[in-house]
Amino acid sequence: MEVKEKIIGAIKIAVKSAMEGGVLKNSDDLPEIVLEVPPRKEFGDFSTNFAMQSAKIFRTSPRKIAEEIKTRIESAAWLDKIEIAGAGFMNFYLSRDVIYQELANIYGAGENFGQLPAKNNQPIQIEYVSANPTGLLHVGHGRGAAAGSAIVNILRAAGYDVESEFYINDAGNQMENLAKSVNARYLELLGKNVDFPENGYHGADIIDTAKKIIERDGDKYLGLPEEERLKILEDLAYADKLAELKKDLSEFQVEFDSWFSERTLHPDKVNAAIKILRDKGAIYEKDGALWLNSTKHGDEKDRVVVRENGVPTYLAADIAYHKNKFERGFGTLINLWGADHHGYIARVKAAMTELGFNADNLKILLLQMVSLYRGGELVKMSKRTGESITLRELMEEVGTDAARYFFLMRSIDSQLDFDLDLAKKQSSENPVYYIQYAHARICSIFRQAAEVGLSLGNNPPQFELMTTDAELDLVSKILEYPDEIEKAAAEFAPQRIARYAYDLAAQFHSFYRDCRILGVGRELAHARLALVRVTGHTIKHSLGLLGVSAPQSM
RNA sequence: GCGUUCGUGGCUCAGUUGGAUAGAGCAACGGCCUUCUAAGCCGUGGGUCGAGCGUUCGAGUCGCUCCGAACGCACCA
Repeated sequence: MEVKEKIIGAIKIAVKSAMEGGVLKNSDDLPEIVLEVPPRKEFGDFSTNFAMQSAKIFRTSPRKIAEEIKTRIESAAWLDKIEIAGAGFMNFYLSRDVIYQELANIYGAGENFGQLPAKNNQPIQIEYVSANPTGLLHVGHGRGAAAGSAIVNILRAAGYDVESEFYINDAGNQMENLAKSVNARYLELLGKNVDFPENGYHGADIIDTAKKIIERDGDKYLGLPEEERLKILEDLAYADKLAELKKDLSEFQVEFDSWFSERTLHPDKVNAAIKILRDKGAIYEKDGALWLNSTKHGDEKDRVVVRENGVPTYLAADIAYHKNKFERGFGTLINLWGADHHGYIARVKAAMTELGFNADNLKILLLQMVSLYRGGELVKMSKRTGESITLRELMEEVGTDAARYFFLMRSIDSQLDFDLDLAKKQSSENPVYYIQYAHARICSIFRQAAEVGLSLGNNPPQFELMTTDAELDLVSKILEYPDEIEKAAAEFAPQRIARYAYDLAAQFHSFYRDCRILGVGRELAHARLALVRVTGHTIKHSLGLLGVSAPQSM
């Protein structure tokens, strides 16, 4: 926000002038000036602890420093007053005109409010979900999908250049397993007696896949030799599973810019990466296998990259994959992994360091586990399939909006207790309905206004007519939005936006109680209607970052 | 045993590079609909921030120790 820059600029000039005047000791190592919105509104619109932070450098008491800064800027027109409080906080009270001007700017920006200027950063890539194409997505993937897509949206709103990617684990044992499982179901459905593979996938979705194949192609693969049939069924099952993944994700408001197949890394890119590491001495041979010297970079033990039988491990492919990602020119790579993969971080980073990349540019976000509760009881995983409720079932039960909001309302590194009953409730107890209701109410106001011939038209609203707390509190909540996006982006923290949307809705509901829009004077009604419009845009935008819809009516 | 994350009112959780009297929702209790959706609003009660020590002008936030929970510790992915 411009005002913030204005205040920070003024403080800088004041400090400089105080130093030049010999009032403050000269220094070029001053702390950054951070403005925050104070915890209570009696403390003004913005405050800074700069005087406290810099007390040591200036060797002066914080209050004295604050006084010196204050006297040098307090006459500025955009400022109402500055107060020094507590141990040396400086509280800035903006002139109302500035607030009205900010509001007018936001009003002018229309639906673009919330899109921050481009940062012109080196592109960031974020990889998430990356589930095996061997079954349906479950709720754990759902949390990852919600978090990843929200983080992408937030980073883009903050002005970063971001690309999202899904890494398809379509090579290795699990694909053979998929083929064997579908094969068994295929034969079973065609009346053959077969033993189900030992580590096969027991889910009902495997039967569905086999059924689809029979529906389309009949029993034409029955007579083929086992080997050949497995190969064909693997391809068919893979295509089906991948299509299912894409369908579920799309329904869950998740779209990827690119889908990267692990198969494209085998064998050339994997071998090339191994060769480089070998040449650099980071990989050695022991017991017939090839090992990565990851202990050197803090891992607990060295890791096998190529097995005794000559087959590369998952790690080998992952090294080749991350090498490829770095080589594509991304400045930052973000991986969103389930917390159960945390042991993997050290080895991948070790390999990247050995390959000459800066491992700090690979940020791995860990997502904690989800527990579902229904009727106050933990919903247990199925014993036979070892799987929890699928994402598809969850969407059917509670709806996409509620599912996404509930996944996003907690910080990603906090375990999530998902209350299915609460998510289903269509009442104010349910935060997502509470927020959506605020938006629906706003749309309703516009419908009502139109009926009495009131609309925004082209005349600029006279915002200065709004002087009550209910109005000004709502305005200041809206003014916080860009900052909130900035912070949510910097911290990869969608829950900040979830909370912000809730707080904004609450502020609006209070305003709605205190301030009528229809039936007040024409100019005041116009100004309030404009504020309502801005509020509606902001709620819609913040819900949009979360991938939650903003209904016109409820 | 080692590692990662977490431990904040009865429950689920926020808490902005360490800052001003620790905040919400749910649950409990009491009010508010002849006027723009009561799917709402207003109010009350409830917390030694797991325990201890340390760093600091100042610690829920940083460090160490301990206790507790989840997850992980494969030549599986």
